[in-house]
Amino acid sequence: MRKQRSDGQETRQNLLTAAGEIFARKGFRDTTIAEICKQAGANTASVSYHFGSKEALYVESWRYAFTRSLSIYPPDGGIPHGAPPEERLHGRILAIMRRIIDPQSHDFDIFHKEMANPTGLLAKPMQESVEPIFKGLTLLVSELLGKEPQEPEVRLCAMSIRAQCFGPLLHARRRKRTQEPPTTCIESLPDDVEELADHVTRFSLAGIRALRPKHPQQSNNEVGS
Amino acid sequence: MRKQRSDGQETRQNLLTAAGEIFARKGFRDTTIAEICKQAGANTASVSYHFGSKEALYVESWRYAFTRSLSIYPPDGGIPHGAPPEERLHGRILAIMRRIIDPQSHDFDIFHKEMANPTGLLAKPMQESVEPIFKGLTLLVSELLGKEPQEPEVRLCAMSIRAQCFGPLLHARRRKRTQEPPTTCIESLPDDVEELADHVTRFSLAGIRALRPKHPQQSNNEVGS
DNA sequence: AAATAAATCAAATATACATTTAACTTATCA
DNA sequence: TGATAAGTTAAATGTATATTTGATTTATTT
Repeated sequence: MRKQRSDGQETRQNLLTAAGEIFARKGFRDTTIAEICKQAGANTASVSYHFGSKEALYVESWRYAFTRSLSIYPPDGGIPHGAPPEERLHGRILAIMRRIIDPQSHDFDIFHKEMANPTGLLAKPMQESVEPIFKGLTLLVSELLGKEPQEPEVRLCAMSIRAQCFGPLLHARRRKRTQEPPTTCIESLPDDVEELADHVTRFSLAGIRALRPKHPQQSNNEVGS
Repeated sequence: MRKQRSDGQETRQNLLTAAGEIFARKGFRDTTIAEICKQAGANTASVSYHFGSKEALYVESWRYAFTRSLSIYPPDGGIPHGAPPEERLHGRILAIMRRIIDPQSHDFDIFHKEMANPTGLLAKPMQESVEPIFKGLTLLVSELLGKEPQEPEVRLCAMSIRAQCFGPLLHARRRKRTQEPPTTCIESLPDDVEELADHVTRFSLAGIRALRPKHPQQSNNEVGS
């Protein structure tokens, strides 16, 4: 077997990164192979050659973007396993937000578009990738709440937290992209992710504590595993 | 000026309702005029005749769907102005959720797709329609929190509430459409909107109380306006 | 009943775009 | 050096679909 020409892998890479960015900005249907190839400095036929089709490129570019993003921002936020759960919650929230807000990361834009307007092409890979991250959050909430992970309260609280992470930041991303001024009250939120994460953590911890069984007053830290 | 033929307004109507449903399901780019016209029992040329273009039909069908939806589910949830703010919050949350979950209402699907993948066609009308609703929620939060509406804490809490309303229900809608079973932990949430609304209200009231200035313990109702 | 304008229709037109083709280039190995 | 295969290219092909056209139908008015 002959050694591959190095150029081949290079255009493949260029196509993947260009595709990730443009698919994230315009969605599957609105991006043309021509635009991707132009940005990647490649011929339009190269997509068919390297990936087989626009659809296959879509899937591959998402995998590529997601893997990269996850390696930069690990889901637990780098907080050690033994730290108090409040701190670990803050770490997870911050990790999600950083991942969404990073202008170099495109996987969340694609995720969002796929949620709103599914092509069906990413259903399985997204499921497999996102599920364990959400499961980690659910387990943490279960710990904070003092209930089993299957209990409806746990799932509801986990949902509340996830929703607060996604909602505001997708707006922020869009605003950054389109350069529109924050005229509306919807968009006027802090540019600083830390501030947002602090708020969501505090807000959610209060919400969780209000749903804790029995012991109404307990110290803020030190919730048994 | 002659009186219009009654049939004309009828196909116009049929086009509007068919368009609302299909645009909501497939998004602007993926729906074809042919499909809308087939469902409306009209000729493909009728869109151009009655609305001028696919784009104009898109805008009109959203306006139509939104107006209808708002008249069925008023933003304040029908709770009297004088009721305690906790109750009014619950009413607003329930109204948003009912509006999203109603299978006859398509404006929220279009809203969501437009957020994820803006055509730009709905920016102004959506802004004008949604802004006052959100402002109402912000004022209510300001009252509950005992701070001015401009304060960052008020906006953050209002965001937290909005996000909790949107997040889970868009999933629910999609699930209902595609008939997929709730295999993942993301989707396994109560089918009952009331339950969801109760949770979000309780969770959020706790979050708000935790951010109240001074007076740590105050009765649940009776927060001065 | 004839005239007029609104409304509908089947078919034609035009455009955008994914994919294919077949020729061409370049690197590797005998 | 020349054969082979990977990689690249401009142009061709085919399909999907928004919009237009010109003919036709229908209701209203005089």
